[in-house]
Amino acid sequence: MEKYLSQLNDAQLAPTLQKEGPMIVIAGAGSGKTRVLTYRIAYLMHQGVDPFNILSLTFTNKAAREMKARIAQIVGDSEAKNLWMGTFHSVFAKILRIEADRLGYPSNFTIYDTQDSDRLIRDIIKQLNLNKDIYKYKQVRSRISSYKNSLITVKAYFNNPELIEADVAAKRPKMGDIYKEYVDRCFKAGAMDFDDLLLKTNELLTRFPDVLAKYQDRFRYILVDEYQDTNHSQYLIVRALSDRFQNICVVGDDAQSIYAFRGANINNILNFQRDYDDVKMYRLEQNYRSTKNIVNAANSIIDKNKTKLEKVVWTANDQGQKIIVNRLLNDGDEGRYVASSIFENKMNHQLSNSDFAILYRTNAQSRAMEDALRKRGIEYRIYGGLSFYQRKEIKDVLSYLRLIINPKDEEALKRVINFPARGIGQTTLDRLLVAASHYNRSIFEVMKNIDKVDIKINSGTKQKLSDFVTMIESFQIMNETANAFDLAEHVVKASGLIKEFNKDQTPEGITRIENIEEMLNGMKDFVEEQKELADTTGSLAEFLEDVALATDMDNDKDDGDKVALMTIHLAKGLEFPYVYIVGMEEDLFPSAMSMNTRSELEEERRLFYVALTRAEKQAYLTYTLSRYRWGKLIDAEPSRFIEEIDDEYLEFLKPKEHQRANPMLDADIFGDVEPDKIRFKKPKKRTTEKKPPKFIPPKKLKPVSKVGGKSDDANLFDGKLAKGNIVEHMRFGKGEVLKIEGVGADTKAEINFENGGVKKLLLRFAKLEVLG
DNA sequence: TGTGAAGGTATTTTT
DNA sequence: TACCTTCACA
Repeated sequence: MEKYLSQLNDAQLAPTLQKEGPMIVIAGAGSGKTRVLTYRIAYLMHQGVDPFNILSLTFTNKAAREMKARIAQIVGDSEAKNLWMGTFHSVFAKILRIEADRLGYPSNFTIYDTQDSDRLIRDIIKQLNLNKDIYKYKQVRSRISSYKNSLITVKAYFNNPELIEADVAAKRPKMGDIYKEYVDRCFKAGAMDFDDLLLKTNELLTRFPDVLAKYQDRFRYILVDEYQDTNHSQYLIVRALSDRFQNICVVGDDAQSIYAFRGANINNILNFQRDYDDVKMYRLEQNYRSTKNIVNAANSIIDKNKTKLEKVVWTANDQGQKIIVNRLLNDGDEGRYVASSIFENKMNHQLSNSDFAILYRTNAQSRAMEDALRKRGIEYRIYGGLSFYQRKEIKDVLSYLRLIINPKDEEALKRVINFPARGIGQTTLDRLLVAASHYNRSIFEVMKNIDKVDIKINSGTKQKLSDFVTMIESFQIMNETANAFDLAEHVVKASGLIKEFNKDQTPEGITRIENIEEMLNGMKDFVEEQKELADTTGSLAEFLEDVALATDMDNDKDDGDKVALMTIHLAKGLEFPYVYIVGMEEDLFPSAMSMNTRSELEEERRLFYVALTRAEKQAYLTYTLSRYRWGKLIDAEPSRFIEEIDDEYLEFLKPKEHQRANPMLDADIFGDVEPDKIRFKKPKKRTTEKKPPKFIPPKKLKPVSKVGGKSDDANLFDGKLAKGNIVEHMRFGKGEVLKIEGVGADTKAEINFENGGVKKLLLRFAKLEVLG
């Protein structure tokens, strides 16, 4: 043990060695928090704490697995195996299955994913005869999700006039009805959505003191990673469980809170000290990951945020290279630049593909990157996006499997009852739904008793329904003896799925078959793996649980040396020597959807902070002049976040002349990246004062005539702005142009602003509106 | 009830 | 662009 502890610095050692009591570790990016968590758990066990009494909540199941493996190295396999470790959702799903009957749920309840929820919500909106343009299912879903994450049950909703009024004011008076129907239907289907896993856990712990006591006693030591991303529901679970022993250790970084959109509450970390007595607070501020340039640049960004805990991240690492900023013509151009830059870097520095990551704000941006990498013959792997288990063919197979475990599962049933087509159409399904609602039974139960119920379905169709029931029941019988793989293999054949997909011999159709095969292989691996573990059996139910709660990071097969492509959200917690952050444009990053309030904008800024701090040696920022969005080429302008980094950490690549001339000549920009030749030094540092002026949230984000950013003139402001012009700046207000200096991309204007005084602004970034 | 074509609409991030 | 719903017709 000493050997391991000696790897820690003093700041890391203190929290590692504190065995008891509430504690919070504020860990800056790259400061070794995972190491602290890992060693702390190992140390607890070393001190005689039973691993059964330790609960460690992580952000992904992969993180849990890796941490467990590391702990196993220190304290031994057999001990580490008994730790409770995983995401909130997966840990509490396990507990809910054990305690399900308390809540009136079957222990084999289905977990609905977002797709399932959406389909159900759309169904309900239709069924209630509501206008689907007013009740957009995505909005309804997110509304319901936020009720649940705030522990507002249907009952609580109807008891709360404020909530009802808010929805009425939002022109959605029927929200409560939809919510109620949604909850009822989920319950009847024996299904929980993601939010239910937390909500029902809270219900369980509140309503049943003996259950609470049992788990309090069990989880005597609780650790929570990424505490800044917990929502209210998760917060309450942690509070309840830790209440008795108060051995609670939370780790996080408020600067990296990026999940407010799904209910994460940054106050959980900001207020932790108020929630427990005698909280010990530790700070990890030394960054071991990145160069000075990157750390300092990141600090200069996060400084712009108002809501934060004070902390100074620093590093003893080398100064490193400046962050390279490059402007490209369009997204294709951007992809080619990134691909060729990666190629050059690999050649010049003997690097492998896995040293590189390309990060973007939205999944849609991956395409241009993929195309370019493929053309250059660089292997890559995309994380996230439409995940494997969300694909149509996979969901079809899974739906059959889900139905075997839980025949009440309505969404699964609706999906496969007529796929492959077996003559059970919409009309029949509608009648079944009505009957199910009338008898207050599941559709499957109605089908099973089709001869006894009063329903207008002709005998031919009745036969088809009972054939379907018989098929599912035969699968259920097989499930009692067969393992998950054998059963699934049988199901895809017997259901006719394989035959159906085989009809389609287009490349897409062939891919579908391959995907199904891949899934079956995955199940085989799963069964083999589970055989080796004592407490599991490799059953179908366990497989489905794994699949339902897999995070995008979990499906990580280490399959060789590849460049990583992912959204910034997914990149949290990872690090790469070389990081390209692409699409640094207004309306994309920060996203147009996130500029309405100050707090949303601050979250975008934290997201940028996260992105930048993934880089160890070198970071690149790229933006384009125009980009394809919703099928059209639209103009773009550089992100305000570029402007927010202190210039001393940036190096702008010289715009290439031929880019302006003709995009068609630009098909090949290889060889652009000879750093010494191309980069140029900025003549001067920014002369404006250090403190940025107060930020006023912009009301209207799109001034009518903006100078700059228009793609027809790659040289941006040149010639458009002259001494004496009156301009308006989003933050500084109106001002008069005093002087223009510099040329090309480096052109600056000295402007005397009404509020803010004289500023020198880089015209390529400043968002100015010319008034006269 | 099933199929295919046409048209409409959405793109923020995810357990 | 790409998916998904809707509509028309067999």
